[in-house]
Formats: sequence, C-alpha cells, structure tokens
Amino acid sequence: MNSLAQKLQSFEKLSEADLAVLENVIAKTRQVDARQDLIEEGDVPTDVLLVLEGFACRYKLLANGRRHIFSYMIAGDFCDLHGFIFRTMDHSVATLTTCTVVDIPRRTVLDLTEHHPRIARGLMWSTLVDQAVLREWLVNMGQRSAVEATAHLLCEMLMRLEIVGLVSNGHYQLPLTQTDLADTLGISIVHTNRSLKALREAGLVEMIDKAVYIPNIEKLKAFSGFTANYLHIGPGKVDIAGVRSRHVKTVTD
Amino acid sequence: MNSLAQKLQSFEKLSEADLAVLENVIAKTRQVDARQDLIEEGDVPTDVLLVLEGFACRYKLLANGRRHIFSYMIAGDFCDLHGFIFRTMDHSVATLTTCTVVDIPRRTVLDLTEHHPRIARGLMWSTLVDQAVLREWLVNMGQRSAVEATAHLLCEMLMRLEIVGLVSNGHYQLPLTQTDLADTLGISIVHTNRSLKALREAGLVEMIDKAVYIPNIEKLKAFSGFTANYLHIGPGKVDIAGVRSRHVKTVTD
DNA sequence: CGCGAACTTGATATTTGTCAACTAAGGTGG
DNA sequence: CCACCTTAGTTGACAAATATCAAGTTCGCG
Repeated sequence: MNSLAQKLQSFEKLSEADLAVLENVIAKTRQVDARQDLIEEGDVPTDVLLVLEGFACRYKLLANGRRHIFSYMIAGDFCDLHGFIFRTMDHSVATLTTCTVVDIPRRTVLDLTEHHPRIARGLMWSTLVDQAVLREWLVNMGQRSAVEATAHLLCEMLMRLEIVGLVSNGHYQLPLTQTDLADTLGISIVHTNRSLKALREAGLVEMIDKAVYIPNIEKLKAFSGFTANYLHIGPGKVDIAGVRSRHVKTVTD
Repeated sequence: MNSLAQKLQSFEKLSEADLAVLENVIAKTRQVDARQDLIEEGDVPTDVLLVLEGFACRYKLLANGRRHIFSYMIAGDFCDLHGFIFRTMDHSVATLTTCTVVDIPRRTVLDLTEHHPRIARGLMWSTLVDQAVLREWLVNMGQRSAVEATAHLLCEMLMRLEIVGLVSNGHYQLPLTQTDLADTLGISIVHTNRSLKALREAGLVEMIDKAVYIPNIEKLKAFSGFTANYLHIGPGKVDIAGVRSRHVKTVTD
C-alpha cells in the first residue's frame, strides 16, 4: 500500500475501489533534490502536489527578508488541497531532503472528491490534522519559552515520525539546520543554538548531526507541556511492516 | 440568503437545490450570551457548531494557566468541520459577544458532503482559508515585532469584517479586551497596552472603547507588512444588501 | 589546501515580561 | 442616590528573555 492510502486508511476504511483509484493516482512519481522549491508563493499550480517520501516544508518569505516555516511535510504526509481550491499559492513549499513527489491533476482530485466520499473525508481529516498542528505551533510560539518550544517541536516530530515507522528506540533523523529551526520557532539562530544546548545539558535530548535521540520521552513531554491529543492519532488501523509500533500509545480519538 | 450560503457562494455558485438544503440546515438557531464556552477541549461533540452572528474565538488553556487564542470567528463565519471529523475536541470555542449559533447534526453534514459536492468543496475552501489565516498568524508572531503584529491583526480584522459589511468608513467594532489581544499575540497585557498606544501615537489607529478607526489603511498595511492574498477573497460573488462593498478590492484570486 | 556552510560562544543591546500602583467606568445592594 | 465592588485600562520601574554583533571552530568538499 502506498503512503497516501496508508495515511487515509488510518482515518477510515477504504473500499477496494478506493484503493485501486489511489494506486493509480500516485503512479507517476518524480525525484526532487534537497533544498529545491517545489512551488512558490504567487504560483498558479496546475496540479496538486503530494510528497510520498522525504522531508519538505512550507514557508513564506517576508519583505524584510525574514523567512518563516510553518509546517513540515514528512514521509507519508501528503500536501493539503491548497493548490486545488485556491488559484494562487499564498506560500511556498520546498524540499529539505531528496523527495519523491507526485503531481496529481486537478481533474483527478475533483473526481476523487465527487465520486469517492470516503477519500474526500480522508482528505478533510488530513487537512484538519494539519490545521491542529498549526494551532499547536501557535500555542508553542505564544505561550512557551524558547527552550520549551524547542523541546515541544522535538516531541512532536518524534510522535509524527513514529507513526510512519521512522523512529527506532527514541532515535530519529531530523534533517533541519539550526537556521531552519530558528525560522520555525520564530527565534534567532543563536538562541536556537543555546536552547538546544540547554536541552542537551538537561539530559532531555541528545543530538549528533541530524540525529536526534530522546532518552526519556515522558520527561521531555512534561518539560515542554506536550500532549499528543492534537495529532488525532487514529484508532490504530495503520499497520507498518505488519507490526504496529510499540511506542505509539493507542488513543481512541 | 443566510450567511452560511453567502459565504459558500463567494467561492462557488451553488444550485437552487444546494441553497434549499442550506436554508433547511440553519433553520433552528439559538442565542448564546457573551463570554460563554460553546464547546470545551476534551468534549465529544454530537453536532457541528456554526456561528451565524456575533464574535467567537477558539482557544486552548495550558497546564500553566496560560491561554492562547488562535482564531476569531466573526459574523458570517462558520465553524470548520473539526467536530465532524474528530471525535474529541483538541481546543475550546467560546463566544465573545452574544451569538446566534446553529447545531448541525453529524448526519446532516455527512449528507452534505456526500450528496452536494459543491457544498463539500465550499466547506473545504472555508477550512483552507482558516488554515491560511493560522499560517499568517504564525508569521505574525514569529517574524514581526509586537507593535507590527498588533497592527497586522487590526488590518486583518478590517479586511475580514469589511467582506461581511461590518466596516463603514474605516470604522469597526472589535469586541476584544486587551487581555484577549495579549493572549492572541502571545505577548503580555502591559506590552499589548503599550503597542496599542504606540499605534495611536503614530496616528495609525484610533481606538475608543471597542471601536477601531483606521484613518489610512495603506499606511497601516505598509507598517505591518500586511498583504491580503492569504485571505483568498473571492472573485466578488458575495453581494451584501445588494451593493458590493466599495472598500473591498476585487482580487481575482 | 583552502573555502563555505553550519555550529558555537562571549559580550552587549533591545525587546518584552513582571510587579505594583493607580484611574476610570459600570453594576449592585443598601 | 450613593458606597463599594469588580473589571478594564494605564503607567513607571525593574527584571528576564531574546536579539544582535563579532569572533571563533569544525567539517566536508573541490
């Protein structure tokens, strides 16, 4: 099963016909190098973009030269329907690592939403999870200190990557520079560096290069005020490599 | 035409049948006093909530007692489908003024999305605009100073209220306390007070009680770095009281 | 070998938060 | 009608968080 179908299934059981359609939808993939724009603010996309593998981000550049990153798209995540519903992009999307992407024609998405109500609801579900993450980031920036916010982000990435099987034993790869993190949390690079140092010195996080290790997730959650409810992790229909991850608590959302 | 239909129409022309269905959907309204919770985090909603009139907000309370507000629902706005798709609420919704609301049964929403594709796409459109606003707020908090962020918010509210005809000549009502604003912008009350004072002293904004007057919107936009593109204001199909607002620039999104 | 990108650290400046005190306005009970 | 609440707004003084500037270090790569 492809990662799009996998993700949708975690919300609602799809029919054989649904699955066949989805398989068809992602037939033609292409590779994109790291650090490339997939689409830019102001563009009028003809297709809907879907990231099947790799790490990408949404961001905006301001007139004063500053950049803000407001979401990460990880392996298995797919893009929202922004390009389908709106004519022009109000933000840009760029890869962080090499990515496998699919360009889905508008027409195809239209068909999906009109003739496959379960898929349509699945897309809505995914969109709403993205929205919930945005809300939590707002809380993060508004109400938590830089160190707490940094810790919270590392918690969230752990949870999200765990769902798609990209965490083993508290270790995961986070292909972000400190500049990326700074532009995500809305703090300076220097302060980002010091926040990470504080987390390391507190023994909450270990980071070597892009490898993150969280020795005690409960401690990090407590420190950052993290609760996973906003990720709306499904009832556990997702089954990666035949074994449900032991680390993900089953939350009957 | 009711405000739900009006809002959806601004995205896509609805059929007579669509309109009739919508009229039926909002038949049973109720009044709610100001400063009341409509739904709380952790609740399992049976219906989808729709605010027809008044001012409401979404917020979250943190363990440390802090509150963060991450969106305002204004007259004519309707709630997203959060309660429809997710079982439990990951945030709370409260009225700020007296509101007219409708409780739409899940079953009804299900019917709408399955049998009225244009309405379904309209709901998606509205959800994505909400999402775009969340992204802009993230940029606001992350990359702008407190004064700029405050100005940006006042710009945004002007634009959004203008669309629904609640602005006359640069004047509008904003029923928020400075505490509300502080919890929205993620800054302290005192600093909010001083930011507003700075805007007043710069002649960019006049505020008396809850009445806001913006003498020169272009100046305020320039000061705050505001561009309306993220609101995805439609091609102008909305027609309030028979006259399209002169203040809204028609943006062919 | 040298260069650039990312990371690190110290010193200092600026922004923002906290504490405390005070004013103004509206509501309520006597 | 007034005394007395409470809530919202305002201001000053000071503390804390965060930004900026400047100067390294480390490491991969041509």
